Amino acid sequence: MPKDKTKTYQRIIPCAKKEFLDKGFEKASMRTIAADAGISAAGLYRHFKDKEAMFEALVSPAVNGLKELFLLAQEDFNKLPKDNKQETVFDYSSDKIKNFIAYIYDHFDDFKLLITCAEGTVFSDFIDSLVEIEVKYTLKFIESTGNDALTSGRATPELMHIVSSAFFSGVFEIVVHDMTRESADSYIERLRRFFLAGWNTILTP
Amino acid sequence: MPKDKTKTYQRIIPCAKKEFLDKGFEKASMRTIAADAGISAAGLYRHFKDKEAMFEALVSPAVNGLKELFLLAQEDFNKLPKDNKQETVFDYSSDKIKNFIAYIYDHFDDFKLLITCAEGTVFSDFIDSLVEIEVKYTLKFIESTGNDALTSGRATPELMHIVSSAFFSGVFEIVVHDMTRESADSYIERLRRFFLAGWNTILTP
Amino acid sequence: MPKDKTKTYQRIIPCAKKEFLDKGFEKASMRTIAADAGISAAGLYRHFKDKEAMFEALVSPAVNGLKELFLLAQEDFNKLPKDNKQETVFDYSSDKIKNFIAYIYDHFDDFKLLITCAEGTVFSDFIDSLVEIEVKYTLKFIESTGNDALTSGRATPELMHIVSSAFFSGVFEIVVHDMTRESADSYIERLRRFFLAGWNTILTP
Amino acid sequence: MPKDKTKTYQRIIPCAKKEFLDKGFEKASMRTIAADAGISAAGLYRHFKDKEAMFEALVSPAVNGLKELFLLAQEDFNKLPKDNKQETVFDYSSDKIKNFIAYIYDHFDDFKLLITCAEGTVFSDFIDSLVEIEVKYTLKFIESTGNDALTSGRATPELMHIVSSAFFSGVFEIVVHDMTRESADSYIERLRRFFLAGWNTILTP
DNA sequence: GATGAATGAGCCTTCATTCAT
DNA sequence: TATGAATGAAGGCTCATTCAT
Repeated sequence: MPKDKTKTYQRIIPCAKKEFLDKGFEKASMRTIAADAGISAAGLYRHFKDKEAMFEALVSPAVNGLKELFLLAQEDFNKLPKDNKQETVFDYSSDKIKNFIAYIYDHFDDFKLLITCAEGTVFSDFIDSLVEIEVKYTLKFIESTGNDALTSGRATPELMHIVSSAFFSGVFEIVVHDMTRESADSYIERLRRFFLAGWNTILTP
Repeated sequence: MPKDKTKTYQRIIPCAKKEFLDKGFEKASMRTIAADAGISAAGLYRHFKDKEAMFEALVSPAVNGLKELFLLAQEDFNKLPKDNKQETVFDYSSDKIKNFIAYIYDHFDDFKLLITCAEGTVFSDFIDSLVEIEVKYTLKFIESTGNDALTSGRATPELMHIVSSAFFSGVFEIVVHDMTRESADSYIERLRRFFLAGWNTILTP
Repeated sequence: MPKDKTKTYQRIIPCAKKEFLDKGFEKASMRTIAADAGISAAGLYRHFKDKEAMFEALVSPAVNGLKELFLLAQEDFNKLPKDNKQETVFDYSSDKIKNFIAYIYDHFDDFKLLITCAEGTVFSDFIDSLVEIEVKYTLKFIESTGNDALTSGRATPELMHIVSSAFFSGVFEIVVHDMTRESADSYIERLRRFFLAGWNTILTP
Repeated sequence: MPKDKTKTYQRIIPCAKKEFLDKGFEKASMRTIAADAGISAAGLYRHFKDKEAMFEALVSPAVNGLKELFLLAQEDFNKLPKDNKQETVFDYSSDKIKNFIAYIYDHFDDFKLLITCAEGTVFSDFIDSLVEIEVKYTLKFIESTGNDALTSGRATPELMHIVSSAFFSGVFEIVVHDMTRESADSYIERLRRFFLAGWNTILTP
């Protein structure tokens, strides 16, 4: 199962992307992909173990890359001395979010696939997996700063989950709606401030 | 195609709900629904033109009801004299949102179906359709108040779309996660404040 | 899933038999059966849950009938007072074996299918299942007569299994080789005497 | 197509045996064999024309060896002066049968393959081919001794076929059931006596 | 000797739907 | 109203085999 080199493999990739994008994972047809790539359906299986593996090949580099980026940033942020945590929570730190968006634009098609066509695959809960990471680190962060949001009941894991989920959904709208990079920068900045203000309603008594 | 009270029809409805909830629209099986309802698969077609029509029968009352409620509220809100618009934007007006949530809980199962099982149907963009309404009215509202958010570039239709989308996604998490009514009230209130604060970053210079 | 009546069903049966007979269970093709029967492949599944169920429909009446006959005969034989058990062991009692053979000829095709084409189905161990019944009852019989074959080591379950297996294989050769009923009667009688003599080498010290 | 001692060839053989033993001829996978042997599927075809040829390479030495042994023994036996044929028929001569069993144990795996995994190959009738040889020589033998079994109708080629078939099935149960050499000796001796007695019911008026 | 690639035929099964009854 | 029967299309996938390199 070669990951590259083959001309055929290179030809399959865009055909697979197209088909998954058109129909979503479940309704995408291996036969159609094969036909588009000019090979037999069986030929596909020389390059990918099965349909899911094919989808994975398309999106997992982007998924892993983004997750790694995200995790590292969270870790870095958490290591800062308390006083340097100028921004309330990580995701709303301007620097970090810019890297995040940049990564998305570097793999735009992959994220389009991931966000809009992954139902039926292990990736269907991608956003949720980001949310979980975020919530985990945010809880840590709140505790470490001694903020009373949790003890006072202003914040609960569930609310944080909802808010985080809303935020990431918001972010990935740039993908859903094919925003240009330029527009995205400006909108994301607004979104950032928006959620920052929101978080302050939670974090400040 | 009788939409009415046939005993059979009444028996089909819950079976269909169950199947769609279990498997989602596309993977739901007409045969299974029929079997559960104690009739033949063909019998289903006396009551519903096709699978999609069946799904529609389940969710469209709730969809229409909520949209109507939403639209009327927006209209009402817009008719207020400028000075009485105490809240920044409709959705974050405490009263209105309470009605909205109440309606959801009055048709909880239907919204569960709509939110989690509609991929592949015309209803898959339900949240988006709410968002569009909201954006339309919010634009009107901003213009009518003379706020400079739009002219200054702090707000654009696209940002508003993103934010609104995030908000409604947040709201419908109560359905996705089967929150109790009680929990929901508290979380929604937090969410409301959260977004209210966010909107203020847009609406105030 | 109607077991009869339908004209189509009646048309499928011989086509299925033919295909299974030609190619054996595993290589038999549902498509071919359907085509022969003049219906679509999908149509088959209206009448049989799956390929295995189809095979079962063909052979299980015969299987059950023969097993029942066999079991009842064994039970009857076992109930006889010791002194009336003139023959050494059941299978070699002339009466019983004749019924057995008669039953086979009454369902000759079914047993042909069963013996020659059942690899890959639950029926692949049909002969073995007869052997097991036989061995069980023969053990009982030997014990009940006080014969010392077992205690002396002249007979062991394993030898009995081998011998019994050889016997039934011998019997079903009439099916494998399409013997006429007439020939079979004579051959089976010889076989019977043959094994009777053999058993005597085991049962008499 | 080198039949010889290539290292690769030597590596393939046990892998092929394993796969055929596990799944039977038809369900065995060339790919799996190749993978086990550490080569590509295509590589197999340097060494064997096709799947069947591969199977043949595994079993035909044993098959030929046993057949040769068997034929020679039959010939030898037939050359004896009438009076020296102390045993009724060949197979039940203690000496010969011991050689036969010894040969089987010297190539146990090969016979396991042959007996339990040959469906779908030309070897599926291996036992039958032994039976045919046996019947041919037994007929010769009976005629040469002037025994009236044939003319009286007590023996016919078909009965002899059945009986012989039953016998060999019995013999090869030692392979099917993985009997130890020790157990086999004792069971085969019993089986021999069993069939000897049986034959006497045919050969003696 | 060996391989990666490719193939074509085939597998069983499921589906929503239609239609005569 | 309801149904049993039937359908065509499609589904993903596996297989032994071939062939250029």
